[in-house]
Amino acid sequence: MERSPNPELACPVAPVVDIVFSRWTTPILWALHEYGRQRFGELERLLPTITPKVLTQRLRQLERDGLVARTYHAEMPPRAEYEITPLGASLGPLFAQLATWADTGLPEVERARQAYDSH
Amino acid sequence: MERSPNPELACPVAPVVDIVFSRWTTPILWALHEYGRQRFGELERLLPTITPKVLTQRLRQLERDGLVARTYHAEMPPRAEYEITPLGASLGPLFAQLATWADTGLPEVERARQAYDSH
DNA sequence: CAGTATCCAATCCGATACTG
DNA sequence: CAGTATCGGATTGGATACTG
Repeated sequence: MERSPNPELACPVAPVVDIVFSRWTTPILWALHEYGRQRFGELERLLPTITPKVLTQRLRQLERDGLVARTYHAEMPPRAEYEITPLGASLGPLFAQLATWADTGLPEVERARQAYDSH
Repeated sequence: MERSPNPELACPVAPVVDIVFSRWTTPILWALHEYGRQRFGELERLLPTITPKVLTQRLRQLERDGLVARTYHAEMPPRAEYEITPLGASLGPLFAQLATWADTGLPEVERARQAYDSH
């Protein structure tokens, strides 16, 4: 059994992190999963602190990675709709387990931080 | 049933992401989980591209969050050892599921990217 | 050995203004 | 409406050198 010299590459989690857990991606995926197909402006309202520039960047990345699908209607005014793809939806159980861990894990992290900071 | 106006905050995944999936944290946790307790220099060798400054930063953060434990021996030369805590180890099943998703998900992402880039 | 200190480059990100 | 263009500040991260 040979050991890889580089767990950064060997770590099977690392490549997924870049795709799924970069900034803003989980709130966007969550919003599309919870509330269904949304227009650009609706997403802006659902994520009040994101700017249109960053929202566009993240949506393009998610679209390129196949997690979100964009449909554009060249009407006047124009209409763009975003929805989660089957591949994106396949992350559902993962997110659910993450939320489950958060129930007990986050309070423990909070306690650890307070213990650490008081020294 | 009231809807939260801000999925960034409502998204139960978001708070965990900051703790567990910030840069370098998963390779570090993975290394400690796979190879057990490691000294600072051993971790440096396992993660060849990380610099000591950044490794220290991430280890301090993980220690503060209670995911990693540090034991320091003031010998000459000094010795510092890092190991995963029970809380850190409780992420194991999550990482496993993440790795499972990667098996089928990453190739699909790759195909989606090639399709996207060819337009 | 196990870090710190310092400097610098790249990136990100928000604010703002503008367009088809 | 659904973005794009531009600018500037802040954060991050690598390279390098140094210390108890």
